[in-house]
Amino acid sequence: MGEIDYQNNLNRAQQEAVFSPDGPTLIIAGAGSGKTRTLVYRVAWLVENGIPPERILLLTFTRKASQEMLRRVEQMLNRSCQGVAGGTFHSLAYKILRIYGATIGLNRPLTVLDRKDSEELVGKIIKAKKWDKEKDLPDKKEFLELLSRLVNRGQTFEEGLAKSFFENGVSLSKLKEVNQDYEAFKRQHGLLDYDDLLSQCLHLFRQETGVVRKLSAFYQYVLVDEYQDTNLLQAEMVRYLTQGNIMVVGDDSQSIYGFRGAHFKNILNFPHQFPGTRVIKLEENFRSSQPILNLANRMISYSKERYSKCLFSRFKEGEPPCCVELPYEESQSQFVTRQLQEFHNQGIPWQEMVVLFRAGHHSFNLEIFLQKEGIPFKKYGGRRFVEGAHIKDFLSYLKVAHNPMDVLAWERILKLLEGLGPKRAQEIVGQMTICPDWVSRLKCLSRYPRLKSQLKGLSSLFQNLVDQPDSSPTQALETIWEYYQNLLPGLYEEPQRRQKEIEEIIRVSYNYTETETLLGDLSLEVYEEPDGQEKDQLTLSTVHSAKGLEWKVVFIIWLTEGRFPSSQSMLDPEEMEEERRLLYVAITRAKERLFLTYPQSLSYRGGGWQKNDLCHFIADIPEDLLVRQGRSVPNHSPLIHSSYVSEISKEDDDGFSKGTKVFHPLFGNGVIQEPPQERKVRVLFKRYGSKVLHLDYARLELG
DNA sequence: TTTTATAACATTTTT
DNA sequence: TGTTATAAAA
Ligand SMILES: Nc1ncnc2c1ncn2[C@@H]1O[C@H](COP(=O)(O)OP(=O)(O)OP(=O)(O)O)[C@@H](O)[C@H]1O
Repeated sequence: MGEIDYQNNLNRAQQEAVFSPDGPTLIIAGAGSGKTRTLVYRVAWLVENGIPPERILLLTFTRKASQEMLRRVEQMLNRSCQGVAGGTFHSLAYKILRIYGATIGLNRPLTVLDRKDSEELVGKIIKAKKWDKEKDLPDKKEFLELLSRLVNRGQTFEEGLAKSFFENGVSLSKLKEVNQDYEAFKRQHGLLDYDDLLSQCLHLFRQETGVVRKLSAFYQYVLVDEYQDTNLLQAEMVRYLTQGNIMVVGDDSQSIYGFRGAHFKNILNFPHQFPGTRVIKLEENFRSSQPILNLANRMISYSKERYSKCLFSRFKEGEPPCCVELPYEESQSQFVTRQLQEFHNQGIPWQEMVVLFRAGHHSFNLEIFLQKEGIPFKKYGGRRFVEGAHIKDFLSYLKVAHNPMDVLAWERILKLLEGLGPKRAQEIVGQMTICPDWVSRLKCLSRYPRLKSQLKGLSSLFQNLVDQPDSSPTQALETIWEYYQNLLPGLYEEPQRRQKEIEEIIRVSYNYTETETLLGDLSLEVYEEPDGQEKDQLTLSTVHSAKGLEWKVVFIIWLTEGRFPSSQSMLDPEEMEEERRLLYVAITRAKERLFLTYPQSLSYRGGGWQKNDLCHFIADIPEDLLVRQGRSVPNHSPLIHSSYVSEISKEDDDGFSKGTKVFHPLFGNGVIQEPPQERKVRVLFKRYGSKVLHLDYARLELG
């Protein structure tokens, strides 16, 4: 077994943490202070001292994070640590509920609803109410957001909602009614949404002390990373899961998941919940240069909250961070692209650089520029490919085969057939749920003569699937694909891309022997969309998805009031504080170089065209901490100039006059039919016919 | 009455 | 880009 060199790889405080005696330990420390590394060494140390890996529970924010940590442990120990139970709270809860759920009435199969599934269900419930559409009920999205916030804080509607909410005309009774139906439907059909995973798991813990005893005795050591982003339910879960050897790690100034009920007070409360907690602070920063930390420290010091620490770097030297104002979004994209290329030419690989932004769609324009320049990139955050309609369709067949009572999946696949809408789908599914077995279900399908040929195809698909009950998930998916591939081209645009994504799902399924596990993981873990075999890639990411990671060079784009911070946070001071912490997280991802950029151009906002203002978190930062560059940057003047010229023509028709050839990334080549009116332009595409596009959303280029 | 085609519109963050 | 409100068609 390889000897681990603790002395040279950890400073004194870290060593103190790694060699902690049994009992509760809290490591609270700033960004880049080596918290994660400490946790990795702690796990290695435990295993080295003879603790069986499977009796260690490592809870992280994503499965990727825990896999990466365990990979490092394995490397250090030169042995496999497959046994360590690693993953997210949600995936752990799902595992526990599948084993013990029956004791609280949750019988298998248990299906996990992802966000889209939940939305669909709530949508159906609201529609079934047939209420006049007054404005006394939030739409399904807002409803679920609200509900999630409440559940994760352990609050009721009355407790959690401010008076003003109801004064705005929202009907409390309707909220409750929808919620009741939602809950009832889920329980009846064995469905669990994300929040249920936590709350039902807790319900189990509270009720079944035997289960708790068993689990907590089994997990000798429990470690939790990013504890500042846990909520009350998760904190309670931790209390049940451990008998006292618990180590949590986090940073109160990096708490960025308030919308999920997380609160940084949680980590500050930890010592109260576990009396006798050893508190260890790490003050030395190993990641960023001092100038970058100076900016981060100053920015967060303007906050109303007083966070617990200040960071000092061991790297004193470094380039100061730079704030670049650019005239238009295009200029911003061009600046970033150009700057990236420059660094790359200096020998910095793409994978050492990242572009960060507040919301997934903020990078659309940049993506076009990168594509044009042939810069390979991978995007994290924003829309996930498993939420695409075609993937949901495809998996619905598997869901039905696995759980014929999955009403939502049934309806989905029936609605794909021509001549079959929501109404009749619901009717057929109603029949289906009373059928006791597949024979009667298939017979039932053949009872609709008007849709005979279509339903016959579907029914023979299920015949095939049910005939081979022992087949692997992959085999089942391949059978389904044979059926679905005939449907796909008629359903959506871009069938080639969608086909690739489906093939990726099939590839993922190779690793699974159980359908239930496959489906669970697909809802609970982030799967990346397929891409070329490019190894060295630039990263584009939302700040949230960049948590815990680091790069040599960091760009943060769209630092304007309304985007970052998001306009939706402006009403609530607490949310605005979270935006500040979010920017703190973004800044502290950088090791050596940091660029903050924003386009000054007009944005459509609040019913009118407005000039962009620089994000107010950094507007007041003095020049010696953050160097300003205007649009007359000498190094890049030719660039700025060219985009400036093309933008000036934007005043009249943006260059999109009638007859102009244009290119759209989705629709390909086309010709302008009608020049822009109110930012909208009609284009005749060669392959897709006539379309009206919005210049601010459509990625239309002069071709 | 139900389904499909079309136009309009809005886009935070994640398990 | 994907959803949703509205109109046309089956
Ligand atoms: N004792 C050390 N000596 C040298 N480098 C270290 C040491 N500890 C950590 N590092 C390095 O510092 C960087 C940041 O460490 P790590 O990711 O563990 O910090 P963190 O506190 O978890 O950060 P964050 O709060 O952003 O998640 C990593 O590159 C890590 O390898």
